[in-house]
Amino acid sequence: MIDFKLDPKNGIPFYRQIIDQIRYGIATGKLKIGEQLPTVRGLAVELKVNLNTVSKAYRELEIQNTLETQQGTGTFVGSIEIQIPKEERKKKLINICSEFLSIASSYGFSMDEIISQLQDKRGGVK
Amino acid sequence: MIDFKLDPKNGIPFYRQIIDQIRYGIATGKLKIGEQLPTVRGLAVELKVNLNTVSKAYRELEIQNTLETQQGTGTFVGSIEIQIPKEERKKKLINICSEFLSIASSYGFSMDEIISQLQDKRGGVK
DNA sequence: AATATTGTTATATAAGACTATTACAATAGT
DNA sequence: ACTATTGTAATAGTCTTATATAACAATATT
Repeated sequence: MIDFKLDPKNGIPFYRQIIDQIRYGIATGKLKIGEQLPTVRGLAVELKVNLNTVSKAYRELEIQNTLETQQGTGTFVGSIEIQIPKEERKKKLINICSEFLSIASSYGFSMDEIISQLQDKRGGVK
Repeated sequence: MIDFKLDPKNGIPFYRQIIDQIRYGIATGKLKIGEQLPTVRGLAVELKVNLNTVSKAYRELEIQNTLETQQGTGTFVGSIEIQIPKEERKKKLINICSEFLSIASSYGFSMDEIISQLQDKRGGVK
């Protein structure tokens, strides 16, 4: 299970931070397919936020098919595997990478720094 | 001069993104002491935001003595060297990398794909 | 069947960010 | 002096985020 953490100072809305952490958790294998997430109320208490805030995060991820929810039972990591044409997929990758690089370099980070940081992340993941 | 970029999707307020980029620009030497920044209206047009938003960013940086403004003349990089602590810089890098990875992986890209695409870019840029 | 637990929905409230618009104030250039 | 350019300020309106609170709906447990 993820050790959720909210940073009230970084300007990113709580519900987005929750979304990010879940997505990242799934991507890195911390959250397995089918695994149950904390209950809406449980996580709200843990993070000291309103249950609507958690609910919003879960809802958005459900719309994207990242999560699956069953009322009365809980919220679970979905078993998604959406097929996208190779071309489109490649385009998307180029796209988000370009955007990312342009932002990173506007902060003055060099390509070396960026890649090395990303590779650290790769190493750090179970 | 900085190549300003706003990301409307990352949840960080525009004025804070502007502040960040100026601070990092100064810290990394892209902006020299005494150098004039874009005019409030100019940057507002360039970034397609309201002039109040740019003004707010400049004002905050002026309060911190990072910038110096002269009405009728312009806004300039202050004479006080600002150093962004290593820690904070590292944090920022981790931050934007994490966010990027979370987005990338939500599209189903693996770490290997991402890094290899970025390295392709490295060859192709500048 | 009754109860607890889960997610869902709705209303009202408040703060912050952003925009549009207008006007004012100080300086530079002519 | 005049005009253009610069930053500053103020108002009003909209949208997003987040809260508090309450109620509803589906499922699991007893």
